[in-house]
Amino acid sequence: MPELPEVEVVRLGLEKGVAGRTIGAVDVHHPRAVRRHDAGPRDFVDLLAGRTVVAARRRGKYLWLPLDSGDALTGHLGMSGQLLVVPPDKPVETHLRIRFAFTDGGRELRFIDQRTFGGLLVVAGGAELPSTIAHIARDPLDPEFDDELFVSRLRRKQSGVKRALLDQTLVSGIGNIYADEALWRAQLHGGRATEAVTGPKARELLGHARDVLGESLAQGGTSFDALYVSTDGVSGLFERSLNAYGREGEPCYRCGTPIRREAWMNRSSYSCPRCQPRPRAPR
DNA sequence: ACCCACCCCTGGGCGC
DNA sequence: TGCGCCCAGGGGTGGG
Repeated sequence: MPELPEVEVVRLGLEKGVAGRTIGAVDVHHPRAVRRHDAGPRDFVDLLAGRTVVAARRRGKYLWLPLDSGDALTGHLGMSGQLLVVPPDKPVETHLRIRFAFTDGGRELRFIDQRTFGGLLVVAGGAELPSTIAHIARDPLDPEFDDELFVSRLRRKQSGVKRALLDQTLVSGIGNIYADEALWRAQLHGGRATEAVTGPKARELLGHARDVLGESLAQGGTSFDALYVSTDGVSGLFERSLNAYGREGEPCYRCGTPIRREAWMNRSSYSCPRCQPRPRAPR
């Protein structure tokens, strides 16, 4: 899925829907969904049954549920993962990968993932911050995010600005949509060299990224289709507020020039040809 | 120590 | 209808 706003919506749903509850039976329907759990599906299940979920936390696009054992049920939604909290008798979804029942017999947790890029694992002693995601930077909405550290690290990089925004070890939570949106607001082409971005411009860009993430979160995130939904299956409404992403050929809201789409790293970038001129040597 | 190309998947939409 | 492409909010890995 999902970038920060969409993942945060899921975290809020997990906090409301599973925190404080004790896990019962766990069924792994597809081994690929737990491929990051090195000890295998059996071990994964054994570490969870009978454990109580203490909270729901997030770092960037990663989620984890600290358990009363001190371990953490950790996961990433990949491109198409969903975590739904649903009545146990709800018919099974086509791409159901893992199913978690709870001892209270109430709603169960289901991990559904069409493309199987996502996955879950149990990290030993990971309640505070799972070791597997210790390399992920804080996100711009995190009160402990260090703006000046971001600015200096960005400017020390030898790369393109959009690549830097997508580097989860520099700043987390930003993906293809919100990178393009932040760049549009900053009137910067994503191929601009990081080392040529001035301090003030880097701060401005960070501010725009923070704004767009926050505004999207307030709208429940961006949902082009039913793949990106909350734990209750509800879609977000931020698509209507996008200025660049997915708007190829439509007029720029600032200057009226048709938004362009460029092939970029086996994906797409959307920008305004006039407000965001391409540098001589894009990166 | 960095940066980047490649790989992992399924399904929907399109042109032929 | 069907086939083959292209496309899609992800990250990890390994080579240069």
